[in-house]
Amino acid sequence: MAKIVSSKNISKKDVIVKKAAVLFRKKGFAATSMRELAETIGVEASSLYNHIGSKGELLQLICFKIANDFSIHLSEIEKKPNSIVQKLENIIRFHINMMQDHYDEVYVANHEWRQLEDPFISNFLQQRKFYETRLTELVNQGIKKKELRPIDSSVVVLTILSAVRGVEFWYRHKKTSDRKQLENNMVSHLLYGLIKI
Amino acid sequence: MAKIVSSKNISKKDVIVKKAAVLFRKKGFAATSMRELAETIGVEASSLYNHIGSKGELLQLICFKIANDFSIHLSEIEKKPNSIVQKLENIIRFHINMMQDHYDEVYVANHEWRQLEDPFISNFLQQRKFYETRLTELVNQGIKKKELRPIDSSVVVLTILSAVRGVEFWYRHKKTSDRKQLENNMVSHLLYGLIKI
DNA sequence: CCTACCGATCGGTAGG
DNA sequence: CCTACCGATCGGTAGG
Repeated sequence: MAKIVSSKNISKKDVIVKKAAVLFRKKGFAATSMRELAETIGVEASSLYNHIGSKGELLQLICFKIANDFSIHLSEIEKKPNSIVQKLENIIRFHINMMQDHYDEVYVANHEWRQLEDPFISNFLQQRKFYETRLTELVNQGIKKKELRPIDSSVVVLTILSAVRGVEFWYRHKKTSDRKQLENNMVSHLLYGLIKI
Repeated sequence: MAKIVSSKNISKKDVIVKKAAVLFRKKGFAATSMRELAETIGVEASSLYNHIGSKGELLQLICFKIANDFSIHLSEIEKKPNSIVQKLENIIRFHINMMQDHYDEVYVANHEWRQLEDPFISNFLQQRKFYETRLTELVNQGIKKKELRPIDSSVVVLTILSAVRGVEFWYRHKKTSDRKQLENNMVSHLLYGLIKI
């Protein structure tokens, strides 16, 4: 028997989770049926349960994978010796790129986390809250070091995180436009503002 | 017979729509059952249908009321003789205030419009697209008049509309903080930026 | 406004 | 991986 050699080590479960992310984004978690998901994969609904435990597990896998990716990136940024402005710019660019490269998964984590079940939803909110707290601390440092204008740091974090989420609307009607241009313009607006002085 | 005199002219249908907005925000449209909605009102599910035609009609009423409010406000702004910066500031403040004063309805219009049915969803997207186009035109005027920095106007509109949507997160963990403070700080960030110069 | 009920669809299981 | 099927729940209607 030849050894199985595969450059892409993608399990059936990975395929199911990926297809679930696409459907959950398009229709929402509650409005997506397991029969629908099974059909896009080409099996009967009951067969899905050989690979996953429940519909809810699919949502958990998607939401916590994304939350973890953001947390790891922030940890790396925090260690660097860069200025606060450089760190914030790096974080903004990471959010925009995550949105572009993992559109379905980030969208689902942003919109469908409320459908998580009881221990998971509070865990998810706790992780998000912790992430926001670390960002707020970065902004406070920047204000203290006179790098940033003295705007309420909670509002700054809210504005930045909300703005980068908006990238999800971009490809809906501007498929042709350059993704790097979107990134650079949004960074410019969020850091330097809109008004000419 | 005495004439019925009522200072609040609120019909049963209005009550149903309002309670539906609260539930649709909390749980999502698809995950909210008509039995649940009926229970919060204190009737049986079947009784709802004496006042409304269908579950989908509730979502339509919520989404199009909000879309209409924003459209009317923008029309008023466009007529004024103010500077572009003043107009944009006014629009940003209106969005923030709508989010604060009609939290459930704006949230539902922002998140659950995808659950609208066929003629309504395209109508809704058309109205939103038109609204964004008018905003983009305002920004282009501002750039031409040298009031604004030359950032891609589509990105500016995307950043602003996304940022103000973030107000929905505010009251989740900052119930005590002053709403006017949130408004002023976000306006300051979006217009003048974050970096100290 | 209620009781009673409809067909459809749901997530998930048994058994092979 | 399938067939066959379960109980639960859904949006909505009939009739009073």
